[in-house]
Amino acid sequence: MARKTNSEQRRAEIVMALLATMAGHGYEKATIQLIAREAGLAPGLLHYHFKTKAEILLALVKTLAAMSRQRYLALADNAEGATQKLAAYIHARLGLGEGADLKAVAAWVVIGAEAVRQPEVRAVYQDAVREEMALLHELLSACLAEQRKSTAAVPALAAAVLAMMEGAFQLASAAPGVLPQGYAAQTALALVERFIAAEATSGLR
Amino acid sequence: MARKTNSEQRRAEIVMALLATMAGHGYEKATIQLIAREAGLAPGLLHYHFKTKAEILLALVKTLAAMSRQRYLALADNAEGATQKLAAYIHARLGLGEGADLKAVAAWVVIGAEAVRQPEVRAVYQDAVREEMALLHELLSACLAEQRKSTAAVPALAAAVLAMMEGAFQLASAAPGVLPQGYAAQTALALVERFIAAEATSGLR
Amino acid sequence: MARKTNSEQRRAEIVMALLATMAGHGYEKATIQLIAREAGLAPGLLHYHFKTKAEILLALVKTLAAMSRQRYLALADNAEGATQKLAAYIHARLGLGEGADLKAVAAWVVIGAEAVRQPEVRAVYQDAVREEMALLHELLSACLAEQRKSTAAVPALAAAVLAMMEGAFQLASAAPGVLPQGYAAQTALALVERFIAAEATSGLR
Amino acid sequence: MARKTNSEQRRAEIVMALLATMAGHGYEKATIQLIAREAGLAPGLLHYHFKTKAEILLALVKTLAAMSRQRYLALADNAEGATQKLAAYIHARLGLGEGADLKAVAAWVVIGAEAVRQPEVRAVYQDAVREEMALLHELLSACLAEQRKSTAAVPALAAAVLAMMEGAFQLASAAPGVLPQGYAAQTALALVERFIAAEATSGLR
DNA sequence: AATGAATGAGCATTCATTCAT
DNA sequence: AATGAATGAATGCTCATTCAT
Repeated sequence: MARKTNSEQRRAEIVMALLATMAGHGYEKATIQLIAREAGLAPGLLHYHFKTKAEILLALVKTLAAMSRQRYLALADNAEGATQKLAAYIHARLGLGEGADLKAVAAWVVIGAEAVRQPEVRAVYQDAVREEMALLHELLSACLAEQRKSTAAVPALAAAVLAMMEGAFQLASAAPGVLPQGYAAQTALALVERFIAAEATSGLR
Repeated sequence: MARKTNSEQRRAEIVMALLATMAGHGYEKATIQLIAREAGLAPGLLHYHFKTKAEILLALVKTLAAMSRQRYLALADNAEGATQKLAAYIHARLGLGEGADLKAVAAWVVIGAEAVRQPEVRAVYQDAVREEMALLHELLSACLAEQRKSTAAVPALAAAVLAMMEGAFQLASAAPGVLPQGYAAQTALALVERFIAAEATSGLR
Repeated sequence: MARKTNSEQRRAEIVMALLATMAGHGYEKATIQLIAREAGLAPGLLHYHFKTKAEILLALVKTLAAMSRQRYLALADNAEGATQKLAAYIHARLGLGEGADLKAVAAWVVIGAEAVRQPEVRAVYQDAVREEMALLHELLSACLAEQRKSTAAVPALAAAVLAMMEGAFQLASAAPGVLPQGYAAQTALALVERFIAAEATSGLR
Repeated sequence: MARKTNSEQRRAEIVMALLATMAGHGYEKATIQLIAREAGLAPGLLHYHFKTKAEILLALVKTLAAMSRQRYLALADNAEGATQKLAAYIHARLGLGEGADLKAVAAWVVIGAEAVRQPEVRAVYQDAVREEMALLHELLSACLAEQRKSTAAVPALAAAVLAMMEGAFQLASAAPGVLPQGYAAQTALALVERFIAAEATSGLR
């Protein structure tokens, strides 16, 4: 049997090394040398598996989006009903704290800033945002429908929840310790629940 | 005999040129050459007025914080009562759209990412966050007190509102057009108002 | 698979290129570009093998000290008796004239001036001076002991001889042709011999 | 009466400021800004009084040579006989220790290194060396003549003494504390005296 | 004479990318 | 696949010199 290539494995290692390096150094200062050291690989090897540094970044954005998705799916499995599913989602996103996550969150913040200037990063970042919006849309619509409320406010509400999440990542990374611990998930949930509770009942009959 | 100093004027020009450049290029790619061109100055002059590029960035963070403060104060003047003051605050922060502001918002997002890795930037960024938190704390406490509600949730609520604001900046800069237009201020206000309305009345009698 | 490292070889080449460049341009004007051209290497490569230019200078100081040591050892091999050993030492240091040596001497003078202001250079320069002093101390003590003379004057005498050597380097580099040719080794030896001859006999019996 | 220009005074201040700055920073790092600050003058003023920085250096070399000359003349006044005059000379050069002198000595060492690469500095440095040699020649010849000794060795002896002086400056500046304190003047004198004592009597009758 | 802002060439250093092995 | 040396363009920063006031 032919020797299996380990390219996929290597690519994943490199992407995770960028994640770790970027969390502490930002994107520009995450040099190929630094990433290679983090990954325990020779610098030249990175360009064997990826044509450019930017390509590694794009792969990382997709990986982070996928990781985020996985986390929700894992928690959503045990959730029943629309409200519980929404809670699972918010906890998946905002119930942070574990080691690897802190780095992922910091990297995500850095990616957000790169998206401001790099069209290619912006494109995949926006894909991730759209996907998130679609998911939130679905979850919130289900919640409102469950309570026979109007779904008119869903787009704005979804946007507000997404903003709260992104902002929480930003503040957790750049101003750690300034905000109260563990406020995020609970408060976000409370805000949404009270908003929904106060929403007018649906015109449908 | 001597020569009148124009340093303050020049420093301000340079800081605004960094703002404009950073909004489109990020911090690292906002080179001294680019900033100088934007300001219409010789590159060397930037280092005559600022020791390092990082120093210009710190000055910018302080300038943006001051600009933000001013904007709230201008709007708050016409506001009466705690609820109107809170609305004025949220509109000052999230009622964006005008030209200069878009750049300031993008620059702020980039600064947030730099704060992740540069301790000195982080320090001034955190000062700005703390100041914002204190202001929000005061505004929310007044709102709740006005309606004789418990103020126990104020810290978490303030953090959530701040996160929503930072996240809105992020999304507006990195994913323009993906989110509904003008959702931010109104939705944020609605979320807070409904949250407060549903809050338990204060134990005080 | 891997690639054989040639770092040691390259580092040595770079150090010798600094030596040659510094002899004619001084340290500050010995730019990385100039050194690279002298070595026939790309400028960037110098920073691949040395972190900073100052680091190349430190390596050069150590190299020159080692070269000096070697030269004495080669000459001392044929010397018999303390007096001949001392003569071998002084000739090793002051019997200059050959091509490579002129450059080494000029570089050493430049290094001496850099030691005035760069603490790290000063440290290694002082190490070299101490080593030289220890060697001179030993040689002079042996000479005096051989002739049953007091060794009380050895420290001052060693210092004077060392100063004469350093000064001869200085004058040979900065005022070539002003001083008589080939005076140095012979006169230094004569001064020391007559000093010893006139020294009081040791109190030991 | 017309207002007297203070140019000469200013020029002297600037030269002394270069002396002080160079002692601690070397020549290249003694920037116009730094020298101006040391002198308490505006940077632009330096180029009003001197066309280039190199011109200040040349003036300094001449000033130091003149200072050195003055010091000998002051001490020589009280000296009687050739031997005492020689002792006065050596003490004038090597009897260091006072504050201003340490800086002058360090600056002289730096100048010696600059003379290696700057032809114009080398020229005035060599003038100073020649003048010193002539003086030493005269003093040593007188000493030998006084004792009816051959003066054949004078050139080599003068060169050796000059080298010892320059080397003592170098070592005092770049390796302070490594050599015994106050060895220089005494040992130099002793070496010369014993050399002369052992010299053959003059063929003259 | 004096000031201090302005200029621009030159420097050490960084770094993505390439390439011979 | 893998290594690590090599390249060279780009960057922040320095600094002698100039100049308007």
